Amino acid sequence: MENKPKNIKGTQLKNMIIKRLYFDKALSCAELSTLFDKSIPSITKSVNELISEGFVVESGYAPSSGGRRPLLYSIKSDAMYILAVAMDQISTRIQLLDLSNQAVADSLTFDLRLKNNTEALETLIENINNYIAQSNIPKSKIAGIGMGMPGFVNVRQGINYSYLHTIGESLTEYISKKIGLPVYIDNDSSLIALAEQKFGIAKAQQNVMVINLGWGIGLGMIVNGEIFRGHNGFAGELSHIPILDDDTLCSCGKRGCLETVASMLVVAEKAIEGIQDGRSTSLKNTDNNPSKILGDAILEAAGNGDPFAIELLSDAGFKIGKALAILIHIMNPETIVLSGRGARAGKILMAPIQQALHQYCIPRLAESTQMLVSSLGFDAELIGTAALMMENFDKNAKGALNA
Amino acid sequence: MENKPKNIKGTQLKNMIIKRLYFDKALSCAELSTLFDKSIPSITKSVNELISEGFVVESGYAPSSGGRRPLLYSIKSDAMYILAVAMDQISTRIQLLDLSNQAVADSLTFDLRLKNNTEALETLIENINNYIAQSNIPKSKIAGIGMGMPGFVNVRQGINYSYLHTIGESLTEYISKKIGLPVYIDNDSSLIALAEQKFGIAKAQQNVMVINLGWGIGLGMIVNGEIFRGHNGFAGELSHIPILDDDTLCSCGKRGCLETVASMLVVAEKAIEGIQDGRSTSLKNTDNNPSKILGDAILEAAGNGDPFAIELLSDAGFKIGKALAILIHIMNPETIVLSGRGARAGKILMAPIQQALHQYCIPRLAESTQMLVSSLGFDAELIGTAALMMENFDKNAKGALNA
DNA sequence: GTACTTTTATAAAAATTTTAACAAGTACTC
DNA sequence: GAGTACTTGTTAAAATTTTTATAAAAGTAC
Repeated sequence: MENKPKNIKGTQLKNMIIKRLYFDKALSCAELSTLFDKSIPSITKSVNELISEGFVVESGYAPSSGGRRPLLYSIKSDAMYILAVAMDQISTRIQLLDLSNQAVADSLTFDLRLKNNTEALETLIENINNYIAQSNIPKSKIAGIGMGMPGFVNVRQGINYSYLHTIGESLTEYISKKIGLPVYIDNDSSLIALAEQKFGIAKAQQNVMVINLGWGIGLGMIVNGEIFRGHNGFAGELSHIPILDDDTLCSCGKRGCLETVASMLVVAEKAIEGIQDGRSTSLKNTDNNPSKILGDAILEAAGNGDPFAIELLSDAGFKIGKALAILIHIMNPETIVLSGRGARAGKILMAPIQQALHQYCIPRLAESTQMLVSSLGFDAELIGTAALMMENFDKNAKGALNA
Repeated sequence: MENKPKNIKGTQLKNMIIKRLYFDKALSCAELSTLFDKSIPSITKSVNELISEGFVVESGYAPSSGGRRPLLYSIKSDAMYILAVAMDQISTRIQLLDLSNQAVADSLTFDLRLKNNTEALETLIENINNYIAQSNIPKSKIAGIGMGMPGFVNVRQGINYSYLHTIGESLTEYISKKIGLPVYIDNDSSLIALAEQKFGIAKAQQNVMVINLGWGIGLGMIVNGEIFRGHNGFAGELSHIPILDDDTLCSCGKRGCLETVASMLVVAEKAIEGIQDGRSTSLKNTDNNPSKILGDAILEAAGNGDPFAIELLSDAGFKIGKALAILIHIMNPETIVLSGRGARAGKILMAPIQQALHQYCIPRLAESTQMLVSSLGFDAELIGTAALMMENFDKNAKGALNA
């Protein structure tokens, strides 16, 4: 264990290269040179060091653009690993990913209710520690833990104001101590947006709005190529903008919120009413807990052409579309992506959303924004947490493995 | 005239220092060092060169923070000048400013209708050239021209899609050739926002929404400390978001737009109706051209306590407040500023706006954003254009004077 | 097929930047 | 009130980076 505190800039550059190669697959020295505004010799030196350290490998030649073909370099997928933790209100999923975002161990899903659960944090830590122990990956090869969770998350301070409270130190510090790895947290919708912008359907785009169709309606915002969180981290509260003349009371205490008509929970409740009213549908109200089972059932029924299920989703979609019209006017995004666990309803929602955009959007603006459905789907949050971890890789030298 | 193409990095740093001192008044070498992530000797060298070149002066000592007092450096106000051009639909204002944003020549205001006016561009250029000639400032001491204008402006390409069309080259290139100075353009509302964030009531804040109360309702957005324009430059179209159940047709072709109830033009029209209906008011409909005269008259009458005028503004204010509630949910800004020529109605508008925020905003979000009225007022756009010019000062070496 | 242009890669030279050491000024503590 | 700790500013040496030059590789034009 040599201790070389010198050459901080050099390792800084090397970490930046690792980060970049994680996101960009394969790059040449010339591309890295222009990207970081460093001379080619500097880049060459760092890349060669990274190769001898086992982080980077040559990956063939790129086609020539009229001159000598550039030699490409890629990250070595198994150079290190990332522990991705994706939480929602009800359950939590853990998975070890390599630097190609490929799973290197089976995922672990376990029930973890965040609301009014003082033991949630300890359960989480225990599960993570067990998961790491059971995997065949030594802890020293894990670069860190990325976690996505609902609620109001202060990313810089590493605190979740809504859940998993700690005293005396931040949530990330606490978990980091108990597990012995660096920890980064962010809001689930923001991470889904990050996943779509880094590895999904909106890759490399600078201004992207990602709708997280879950039990509620989340919004993750990519602004100028980065996750946007607003002044206090409250940005993207799309589900509570006033959008209806309706007087239905929302859980937030206001009336007319989007959430009162367009969330999966509300759709499920309406489905139960319809079933009780004898509507013709393949849906059945079998469970006492309406939302959980019925949500998936509605998506499936709609996919199979059930008219009642389609009607329910269309109503919700039109209201979402009205909200998106507002979002387009304010943000003028390049792309809006429908993502999250409800993304498989995307195709069905698309028609009423487009209809609403026609009605509520200035044509020139509607044309400037493309509507897309995620291809990442359920994996978006996991990949987003990994991306979060790597986003911070060049921030602190701790993030890098002690090579 | 020495021609030294070498040491590009050095002049780059010097331009960055000039820019920073323009925005920040007075800084020490230590502050500049941490700001630019350069060593103190590097900064000292550049600053000393700038002093001998006449751009920077020493400006006393700052109070000690527990050690030796730092020597402060400021920009020399008369080292160079900026030509600020502020346009609206009807008239254009020109003024030469020094590096303290102080006028160094009387302003020139002249009628210049942008709509359907093929001669507008030539008139503009002629007026600018005459203005420079009549001033006592040699052209070589003018660093460049900053222009704010209504319409959809593509800042990077230097084009206004709405007005002042050119063929074969960009608007900025054309004007630049005809006048012989670098030219930068941007949307008027964006520049007002920039002025508020650099020199106004929202100084140094990272996330600021600035409402440009003019004949319409503009929105200038500061996101992560920079002007935000969206994917195609259409961001901030607040005046056409669907907000009303009302079926009044808007000029944009849609129904329910904010602009149909809250713009100064609509308020003026409603005033005329009221006068004709015999409403008790000090307002008089004396002119055939309703908007221009009446707008100012309403602001003044409301200021003097005229109940009818106050009622008109309150109605508009409440609707604006509803739109701001939506804006707060999406952007979570630190501050919203009421600015532009209608800013003097700010105090009157504030009450109904706050009322709407109470009704439509999640309390925690409403509390996170402060509502302020501009102190820059009518000068905001002029100062914003100067700031635009200096924002670009370090971008290209051309911007810097050939010292 | 040869010459020319374009692009990448490497090595030595030049330039710049940072580090380190020291001097000077100020506030806080005892 | 003296000592200590902390901050700024200057100079010279050390380290790093970039520039320049050169070679190699690949496409394009004649």
